[in-house]
Amino acid sequence: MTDTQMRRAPSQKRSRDRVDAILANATGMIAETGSDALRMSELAQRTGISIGSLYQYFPDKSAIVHALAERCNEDSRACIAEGLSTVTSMEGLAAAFGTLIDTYYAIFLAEPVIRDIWSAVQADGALRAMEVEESRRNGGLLGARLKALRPATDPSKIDATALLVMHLGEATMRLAVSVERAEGDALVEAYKRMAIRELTAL
Amino acid sequence: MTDTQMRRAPSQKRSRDRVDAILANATGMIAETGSDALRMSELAQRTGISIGSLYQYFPDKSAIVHALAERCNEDSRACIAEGLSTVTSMEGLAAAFGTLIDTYYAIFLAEPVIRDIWSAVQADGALRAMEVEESRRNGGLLGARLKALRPATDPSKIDATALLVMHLGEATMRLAVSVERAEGDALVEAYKRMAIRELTAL
DNA sequence: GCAAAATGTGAGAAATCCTCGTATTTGTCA
DNA sequence: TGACAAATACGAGGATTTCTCACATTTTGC
Repeated sequence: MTDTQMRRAPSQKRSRDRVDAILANATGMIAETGSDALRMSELAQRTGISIGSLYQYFPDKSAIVHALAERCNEDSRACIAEGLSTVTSMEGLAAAFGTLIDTYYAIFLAEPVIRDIWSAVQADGALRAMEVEESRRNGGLLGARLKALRPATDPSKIDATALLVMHLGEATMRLAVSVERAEGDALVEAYKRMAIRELTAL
Repeated sequence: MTDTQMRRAPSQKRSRDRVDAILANATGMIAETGSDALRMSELAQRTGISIGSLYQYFPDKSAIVHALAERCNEDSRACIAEGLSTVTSMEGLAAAFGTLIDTYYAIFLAEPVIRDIWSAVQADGALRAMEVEESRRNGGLLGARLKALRPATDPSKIDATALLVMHLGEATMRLAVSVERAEGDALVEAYKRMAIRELTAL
């Protein structure tokens, strides 16, 4: 939730509460009716503010979707950073990575709205680059660990692999929650095998 | 280009030509200004027909995007089917798969509009399922080969792996063409390694 | 050559995003 | 406290875009 996407930095407490309420209601609407059905007028109405006020906090619809996605990203980044923080060996990294994916998958299953928020991001031309940016950040976290564990390996190869593995992790999650549960579980397992094999082969 | 997405099956030659012209112009517009800028009125104007005629051939904007994506899918399916058709061993499959990815990547690089068409698909709530359907079809092609080569392996495991590998192949392509060329090349190479290792391990 | 079917047309209805001029609330200072 | 300024709230309506529909034109079958 950077400043740039806020039209006006909320200085009063009421303002901050309103921003939170707006985002909470936006999340609720997306969860209920899908990202395509997010209407600015309805969002204002639900939040109990006027359409004009809504646009004082967010310059446009993109900014709201961006804020929602950024929240998800912050959570996942924290989760990844924490999961990898104690790793000191390649075996440890493999185990931590597996746990990480399981945790991430559990979150996706528990909060399907996350996938809908990502749909909203992809539906918005101005936000599509977010996905790559996020993969890059997550890949950076993984790549840093890998470089420490494999100082002899070409760093650019590590970067490419880390980026790819994290990006495909996201793709796997979205596919897995789009199919029936048992199949999704199998897909996640297959991804874990594949990714860990690739990482340990570095 | 199934019947269902056409409002009216074109029975006269002129109609068929018009449908082709509409799709060609839609492709051109997406290539020039991106999928978000595809305007029905401009598409009609470019094609030299009225907005009403446009809607006689396609029930809505989704149908046009669907038709464009379906064309891409047909091409890639044919490419995959042909690439895998002569495979008789696991080594042969690995080689064919590598070639397939290289070919696919070359096509993506040569015709960036393909990625923009996929953006249009993802921007359209009614079409998002296309991506999974396409991965499923492509996974089916790969899975069939794998089952023939690995009769002893659990077929459901093969299905999951094949679906995942093809889905992640699509994801890799889109990521690769979103970054600078050298990095994209490295990502595709990493994906090929990873996928082939997974397939041969089955 | 004529009637019926198919196709073509574009004004405008409907939906939606967002702006902007005005009204209200809050903060500040004599 | 009262009064002025700054911040915040409001919502009618401008602008854009998708898609419909009643009517005009062209093609086909006989």
